[in-house]
Amino acid sequence: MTNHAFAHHDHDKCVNHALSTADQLCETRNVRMTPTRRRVLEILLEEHKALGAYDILERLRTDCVADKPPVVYRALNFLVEQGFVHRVEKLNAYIACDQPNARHNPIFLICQTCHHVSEQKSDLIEGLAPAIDADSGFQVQKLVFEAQGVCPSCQKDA
Amino acid sequence: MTNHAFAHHDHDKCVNHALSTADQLCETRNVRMTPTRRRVLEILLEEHKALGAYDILERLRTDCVADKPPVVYRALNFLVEQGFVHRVEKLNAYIACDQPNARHNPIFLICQTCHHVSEQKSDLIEGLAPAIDADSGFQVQKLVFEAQGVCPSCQKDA
DNA sequence: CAGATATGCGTTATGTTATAACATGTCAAG
DNA sequence: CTTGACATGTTATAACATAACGCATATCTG
Repeated sequence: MTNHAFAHHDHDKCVNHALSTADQLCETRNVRMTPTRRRVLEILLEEHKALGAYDILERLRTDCVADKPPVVYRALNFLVEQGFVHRVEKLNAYIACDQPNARHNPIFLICQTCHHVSEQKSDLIEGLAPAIDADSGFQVQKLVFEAQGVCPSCQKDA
Repeated sequence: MTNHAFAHHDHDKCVNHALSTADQLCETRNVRMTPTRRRVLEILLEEHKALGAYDILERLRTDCVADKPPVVYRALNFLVEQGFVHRVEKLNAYIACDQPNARHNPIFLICQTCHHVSEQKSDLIEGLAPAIDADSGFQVQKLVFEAQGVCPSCQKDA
């Protein structure tokens, strides 16, 4: 498992890098990174946390961009399909992906205190889909793995 | 991992057994198994699949039991707290637990074709919470693990 | 047993998340 | 330069969930 869970980083750089990576991937894949889609991704990258669809909608509103629910849901569906954004099931929320290059099964660590969500990787999980298939014959297409608890920082504060 | 995924079983027996187990556990724990709570559990056991809160509500309605949303949500919250029912996050739905005796982290295999949900156990998962804690310092309180895909039976039909 | 306290229930109203359906616009390929 | 595919804009509504308040019932305690 990687260990960047609750560490700091250069945020501007991270946003711009992720945006241009997404642009490139769209070109490669022959799909369109439209202004609305890009703006939604940018919002998620800037916030760097899990946002509800209606939170995003509100930010679009201040941009004077179209502000009806289907607008944001369509953009989110696209971004999730392309792997640029993940949906956090436990929160009914969306979060920009750390590593949009590689298709992977994310693990989310959701802090109940500060509401931060950290994306983790684990080889253990990547091996699990085949294991389930081998054992029970169930053909896994998508894994959801989310842990709720208290992050290191909030444990200290307590 | 256990292997009863999509097998048959004696359903009446399974319902009655689960209900009386729940009754006993409530007595032991000094909490109340009220008629509404018991009826909701019974509905979930009988259906033996994941039901939305409003599906349950509808069944209560035909019983001439109170039929407002808070009634069913309160019952579900109780049943989930006691471990008699699990919430399936991916589906916003609820399903009766196979093994209400033992507190555990369930894995759900959700078939996209027939919509059956199968509860699995895995030692792998039980060991994961401590592993996450050891690795990243994140203190896990609840794990959500759900796999979407195609069950063996639906693979054959395809 | 009376009164106090805690727990659960019934109901109204509303909040939150998500999609169906259909009309309009845009762009690139033939 | 038009046709077809993809994307957007909008209305309306579906689906999921909870806040808040008053009443009922159970249990505890003196």
